[in-house]
Amino acid sequence: MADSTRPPTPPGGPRGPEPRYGNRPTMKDVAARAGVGLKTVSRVVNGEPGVTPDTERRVQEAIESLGFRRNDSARVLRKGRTASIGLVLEDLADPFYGPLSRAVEEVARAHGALLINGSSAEDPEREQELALALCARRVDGLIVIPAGDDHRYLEPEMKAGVATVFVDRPPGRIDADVVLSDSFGGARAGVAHLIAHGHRRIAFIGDQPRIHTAVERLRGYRAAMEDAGLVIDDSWVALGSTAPERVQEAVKSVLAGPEPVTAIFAGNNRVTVTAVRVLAGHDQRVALVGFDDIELADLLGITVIAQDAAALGRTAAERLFRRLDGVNDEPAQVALETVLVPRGSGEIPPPS
Amino acid sequence: MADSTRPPTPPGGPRGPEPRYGNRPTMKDVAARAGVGLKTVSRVVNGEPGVTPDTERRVQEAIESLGFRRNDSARVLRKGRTASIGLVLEDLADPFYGPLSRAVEEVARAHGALLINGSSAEDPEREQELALALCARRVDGLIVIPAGDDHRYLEPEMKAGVATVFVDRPPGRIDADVVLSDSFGGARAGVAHLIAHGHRRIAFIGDQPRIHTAVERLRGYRAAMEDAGLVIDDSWVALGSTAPERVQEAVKSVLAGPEPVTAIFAGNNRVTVTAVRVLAGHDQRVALVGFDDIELADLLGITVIAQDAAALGRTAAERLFRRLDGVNDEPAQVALETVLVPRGSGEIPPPS
DNA sequence: CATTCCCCTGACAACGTTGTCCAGGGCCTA
DNA sequence: TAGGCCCTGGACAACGTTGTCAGGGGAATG
Repeated sequence: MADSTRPPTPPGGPRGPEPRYGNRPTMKDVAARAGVGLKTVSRVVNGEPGVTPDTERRVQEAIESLGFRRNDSARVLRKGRTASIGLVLEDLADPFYGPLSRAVEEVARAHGALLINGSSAEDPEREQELALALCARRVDGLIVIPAGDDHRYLEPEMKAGVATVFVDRPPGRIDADVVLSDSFGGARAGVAHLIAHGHRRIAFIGDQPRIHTAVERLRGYRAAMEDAGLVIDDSWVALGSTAPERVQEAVKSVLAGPEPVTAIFAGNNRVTVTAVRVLAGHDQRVALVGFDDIELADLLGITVIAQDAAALGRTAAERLFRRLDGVNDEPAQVALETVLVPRGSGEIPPPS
Repeated sequence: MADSTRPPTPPGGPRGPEPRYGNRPTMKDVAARAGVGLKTVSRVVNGEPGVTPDTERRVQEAIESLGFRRNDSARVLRKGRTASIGLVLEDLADPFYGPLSRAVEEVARAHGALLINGSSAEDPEREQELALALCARRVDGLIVIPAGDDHRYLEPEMKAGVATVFVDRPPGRIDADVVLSDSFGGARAGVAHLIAHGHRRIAFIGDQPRIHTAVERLRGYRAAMEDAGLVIDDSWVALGSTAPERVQEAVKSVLAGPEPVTAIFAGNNRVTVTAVRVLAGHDQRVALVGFDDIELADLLGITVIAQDAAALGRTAAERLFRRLDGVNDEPAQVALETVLVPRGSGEIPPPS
């Protein structure tokens, strides 16, 4: 049946892309089914006033029988807000970041927003890639745990209105909100604790010097030593990857030689864990204080400088939403206190 | 200059919503700046062929000077695919789910997709809310760690083309892919291990009976006991919340009375942690085997049935992407083996 | 009974992108 | 030199939703 009634294929007639969402029903379909207008469906879906109970019921029925679900992509496109925020962190599998992420999620949820998080794996390039991908998705705000030390790439985004807060480490080369733990003060207190228990030769084993917290903690260590008038031997300090093999080597190294250290300050949770393992196989008792608390550390008697990961996340998220709510003061830096938790390993005296 | 040339405000003239994205530049702006057509910009942005190097350079310059970033919402709307998958889990802060989520993320990344994950907090309603919110964002696929036991609410979504895989626990009342650990076999092996070391009175402390893995592990416990011809006293079995206080009470209860148990099987990582804490303060040595491995368990000498959380996540994600790539076989159930890791606590003999 | 007002509903454009098609110009071939 | 082809670039519609506005009908009021 060659019909001349069918429109003769419009001039620049697009056909649309292929896959579609398995042909999901749209508001238009719902409207047709319910015998109402498109906008009425929109009103029902969004709970807007001005719809007769009877009409609403018909629309609801159509929605259910078709299995309709609003397409948020279209909604976002139209409204300009995604009600979602992004979180770029280092590694979700790290027991430090899990609680932090969860805390952010809870705050987001309280504000009706969804959290999208991604792991940078401590790779600056991947951090940037992720952060920009989140911006392309038009997250309303961004929380970043920096892996890199240059965040100018975020400037256009921030100028375009993406609220941004940095956590755990400050941003590089830009001015922005940042929430962090007092790494310097915590490390200083931890090392002072060891000194107070009689130690004079204390090692510091930490993360790569590229990482701000690692540097700050080292600075705290140096300050505490200096406060006590102690001179640091370069061989006591090891900065680098926190991979178990390297840390193991570093611990063994500071314990070797004619004048081994009598105490170790571990720069973060991963270093602490490996250090504990090595020390467990060591014949001499060595004091240890670690930065970051660890599960079961109480049973193992590990003295730590505890920081509150959840509080970091919560504080950052609250700051972010304050900005999203229109508060527009100067970028500020918030430092959260750390707590020294003595459990035994930090109170071991040096061998007499 | 009152100009009559300006269109006299179109009849039903919409003004558009207010906030917008802080007035971000669009492809149209870039095109105007570069003096090219809209589609040419699109071509450059997407690396499509058919653009002169010179034109491309001009467009790139315009993009950079304007700080343009493609709006993925619009792209998604047009293309029908979001290149993102959703993961609904119980709690990101739980050290079991962190690695699982991370493994899923890596697989997604390898497929060029973004992962959006949310915590259900073990609340069925919240699980549904989250899963449906992800569907509204039109994730291409969904990985769910069930909190509830009825997932029929996902049927319309699956029919509409959302690939769905369940992990760690099977879905309720629908047929779908599922990847889980062998809870039954693992628990049975763990309890058999205790029996082999001479125990006859063994307690089981687990999660709520609403949760599939809890039931399976209990079943494994019963099977092992039956295999050995041992009769279980009801007072040895405690199922309920894994909140520390409750577990603490349960442990104390099975250790009290004239005929206390001599060994405990802990149903998951949280139970194990609390049990270890309680046993550390107990005067009698009590054997313990826990389901799930725990960080530092090696140092504490805790015998566990280890399951590989990362492998669970990886397997599920791979299955998901196979479906997204068009493979369309029957829903299947995959069970991953567990491993008994003897470390001391499970080898403690009963008091003679 | 006429008029006013309000409530409910629907038509329409626009959000920013991509797929399709067409136009124009340059180059090669006959 | 003319014809045809290929390559580049642009116009346009459409994805599914929401904001704006106008129209119709019923109730309330004069």
